[in-house]
Amino acid sequence: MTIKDIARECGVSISTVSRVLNGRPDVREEVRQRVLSCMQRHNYIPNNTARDLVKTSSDTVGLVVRGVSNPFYANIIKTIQQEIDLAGYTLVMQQIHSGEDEIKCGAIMEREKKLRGVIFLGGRSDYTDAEIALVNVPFVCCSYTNSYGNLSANRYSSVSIEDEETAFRAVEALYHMGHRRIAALISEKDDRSVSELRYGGYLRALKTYGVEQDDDLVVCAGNYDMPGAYHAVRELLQREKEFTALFCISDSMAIAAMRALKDGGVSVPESCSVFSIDGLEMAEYTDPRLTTLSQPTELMGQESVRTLLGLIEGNSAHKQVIVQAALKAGGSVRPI
Amino acid sequence: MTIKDIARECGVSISTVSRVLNGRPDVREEVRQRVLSCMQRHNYIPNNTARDLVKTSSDTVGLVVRGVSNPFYANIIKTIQQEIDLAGYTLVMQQIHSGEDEIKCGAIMEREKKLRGVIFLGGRSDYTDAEIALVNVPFVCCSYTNSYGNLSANRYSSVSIEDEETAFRAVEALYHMGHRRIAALISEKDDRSVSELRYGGYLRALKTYGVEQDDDLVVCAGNYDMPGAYHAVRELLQREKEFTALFCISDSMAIAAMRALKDGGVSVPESCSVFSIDGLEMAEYTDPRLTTLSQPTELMGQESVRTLLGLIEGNSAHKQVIVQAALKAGGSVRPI
DNA sequence: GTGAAAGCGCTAACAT
DNA sequence: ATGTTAGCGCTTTCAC
Repeated sequence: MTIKDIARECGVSISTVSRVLNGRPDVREEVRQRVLSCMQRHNYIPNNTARDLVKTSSDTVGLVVRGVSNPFYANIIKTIQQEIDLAGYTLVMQQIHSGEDEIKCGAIMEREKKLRGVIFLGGRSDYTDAEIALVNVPFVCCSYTNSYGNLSANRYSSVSIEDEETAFRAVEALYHMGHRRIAALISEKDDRSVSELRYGGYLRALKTYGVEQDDDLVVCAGNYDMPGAYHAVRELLQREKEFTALFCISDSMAIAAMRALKDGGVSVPESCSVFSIDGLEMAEYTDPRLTTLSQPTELMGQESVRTLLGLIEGNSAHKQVIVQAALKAGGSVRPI
Repeated sequence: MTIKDIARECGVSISTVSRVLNGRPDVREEVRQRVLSCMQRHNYIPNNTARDLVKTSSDTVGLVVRGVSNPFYANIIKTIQQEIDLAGYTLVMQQIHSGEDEIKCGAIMEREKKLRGVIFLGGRSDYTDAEIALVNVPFVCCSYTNSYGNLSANRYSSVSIEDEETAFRAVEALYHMGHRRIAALISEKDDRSVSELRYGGYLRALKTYGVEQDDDLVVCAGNYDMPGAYHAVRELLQREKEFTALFCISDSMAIAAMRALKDGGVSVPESCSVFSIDGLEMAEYTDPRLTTLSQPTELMGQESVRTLLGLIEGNSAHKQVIVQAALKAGGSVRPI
């Protein structure tokens, strides 16, 4: 069933059907009804692929989400969707696997859907100028920024917390509560990503407060998932090094860490405090509740859209928006 | 940058560029290199929209996932992707919000991408014949089946656990452990979905074992999320009715329920056992670990693909595959 | 081996 | 108010 079939059956031209399809006023009511009912009868579905092809512009914004079903993104996505709707634009979302290249995906969508802009949710922090040249419309990086790339500040936009500083604050808080032997659960020391940034904050906090850094208190899970975190912490316990607190680079890793600690006979927070970063919904339901520096997901979604639309509508320049993580106090830490 | 631009710049025809693009052998090597380097230089990205439009067939299968970032789907999606790759097909995934219509989405994709088949992950259980007529290629429902619809068994395929029976088994297990006052946390009693099915199994188990059903022990959260489940259980506690076990229709609700119980001064499993269904990864990290009847996600992904390909390749008929949930024993239940 | 031409389903001038 | 025509970017016969 194509527009042609409908036209033939209704005894009108393709253009007339197209007009009906697009709700144009210049069609006789009688004809409109005839066409409409014919479409209904045949379950006609217009081919967006063809529409996109011929269209030269749109009011569409793309959202490329890296990492399938990451619970941390759920609320950001919801907010972005709402804000885009509110602004009268249309959102098309594309999820890609962690292995895929978000820039390329954005570039493809830009051409195919005639996007006005793109929001990248989760992505690499080391773009080069050559790479982003692929995308010819404004874009903003949400939840990460170009920490390891060589992009100049006036070439891209982003909305994110300061990972290094946030980690610093978490470890600092542990210090102020009397902790001196503070272990760290990270993904990798130099993954050029959030793990490295937050690990950097951990190191700086120790240094700032004159706490001797002990490599035996740092465990690398090698990834960001829960089984990895669990095993890493079990291994940490094997080392039989004393520590009174564990700083985790993410909530999901912290949840697995708490389980590993308990399985290893270490009670939280009595024998070990656990402090992390993110603010996952799930962290409010663990026992004990997780103490975490929570990312303001709603604000991040709003700022991302606001920044992108400012860029699209030409009334603002590139900027890197920094938002503040807020303490969500659970029961996983205690002063000693 | 279009194929035309490349052709002009290389001094060849569009057809030749198209041949290079599609890796055809009938292009002089020298020309191929020239075209290839020209594409590279200009960051040329072929327009899939245009390719799809002209193409009459494909080896593509669609995956429509209902509910953005549902952690339960993560492993199923991964498995489906792998199996489709293995079979030499291509997978295109589309996530839709719970409010959207998956059948329509599948129908659109079918036409635009010339799909050979569709897998629906999560969806309504009440399709009608008229509805599914929209989709003209084979499809299989993964993780749900047509419990409330009027589809005849030879018109659709599905892969799912038996929700009613699984709930029955969970409640039966609690009964055998000595529990008689068994509460239930559900979404709604008649949502024509998984909540109603599992609630039915709960009721049947009580009846089978001659346990008097008490409506005061049933709480409806109204939705499937954690805040809803948490408040529902807090409300249950307010009723001051005695119960020694709580059956939850999903793991995520059970996790919130455990938190609510503890906050209400009820320890799990000492004062109340908690039993649920799903097998979320997170359920292995709670304290206590959740005892649940786990859906075999890997098998479900495999069976979905196997069934779909059987349908596509014409060597098998529609079937409703039933898979068994397996007990994952945590520490959230105890005999009394 | 390469090019010319038709056409995928649709929109958007431009006529009438 | 409606039809005719060109063309979006690409693939695919069919010639040469």
